Amino acid sequence: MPELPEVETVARELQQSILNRQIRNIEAYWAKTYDNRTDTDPDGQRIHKIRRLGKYLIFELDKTYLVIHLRMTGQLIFSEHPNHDGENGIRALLTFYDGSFLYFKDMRKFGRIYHVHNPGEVMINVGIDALDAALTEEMFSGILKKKKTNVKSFLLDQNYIAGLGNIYIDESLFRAGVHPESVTHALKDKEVNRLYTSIRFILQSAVDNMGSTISDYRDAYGNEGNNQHYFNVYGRGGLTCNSCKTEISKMRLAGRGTHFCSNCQIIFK
DNA sequence: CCATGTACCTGAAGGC
DNA sequence: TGCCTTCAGGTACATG
Repeated sequence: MPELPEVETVARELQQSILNRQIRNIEAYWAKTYDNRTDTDPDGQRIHKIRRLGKYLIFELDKTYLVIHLRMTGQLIFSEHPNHDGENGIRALLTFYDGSFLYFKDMRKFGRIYHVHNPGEVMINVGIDALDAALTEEMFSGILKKKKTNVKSFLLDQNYIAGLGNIYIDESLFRAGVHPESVTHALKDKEVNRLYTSIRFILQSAVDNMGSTISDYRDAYGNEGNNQHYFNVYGRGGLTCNSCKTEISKMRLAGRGTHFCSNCQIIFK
């Protein structure tokens, strides 16, 4: 599911719902889901702050941290009272002393909740967040032009710019008019500028629309996002381009289904 | 350094 | 109706 806009939506909602609640315990129903890298559980600690970096959520506790990655199908659902009876795919349950719950549902079991002394233990080489105000166009250009790879792979690599995934990369490249196979260091300043502003626009719009629900994504209250109604290329292979009526292409690039308009998006090599 | 493949998992969808 | 293959919002790791 979740790329930056979905994780940001969940982070904002949890900021409202679970801040300052005290953890009673955490139970894992799928052992790999909860990876405790300390010698104690977080029982008794309060959640002081919730942050997001890229696609990671970070809960700051009294002494330690919970670092959460939803991967493909992870959902973090808050409820004042247990109401998950009979629901499939619940892998972990965080219970608070006041009786409320946060449960982690994850059909494909790729998601992780890490309990660590320091987030850096599990967040290795995560680059600057794609919506960080400190990421200026100049910085973006500098990072991009050092690389010599196709721009899709570059944007997928969380070590450089963190938060973009398959959907929003395809949408950003379409908006920028840049072909996904373009080579990073071959992009001119004009295209770098268009890509930079497109990424910001696409991500911010998706945040405003509470993220995109293709199948699994739900926010912290179990609701679907609204942004999936505004895609121009993702999931539209074989349909006509909203801008020029050319048939949208779909190819495999960097191991991912990649959607683009061969007429609107120019290749730079 | 870069590209590609595999592994981790489950379920939905399409072809025959 | 089955069975088989492919695909899916991600990432780590291995191999040329």
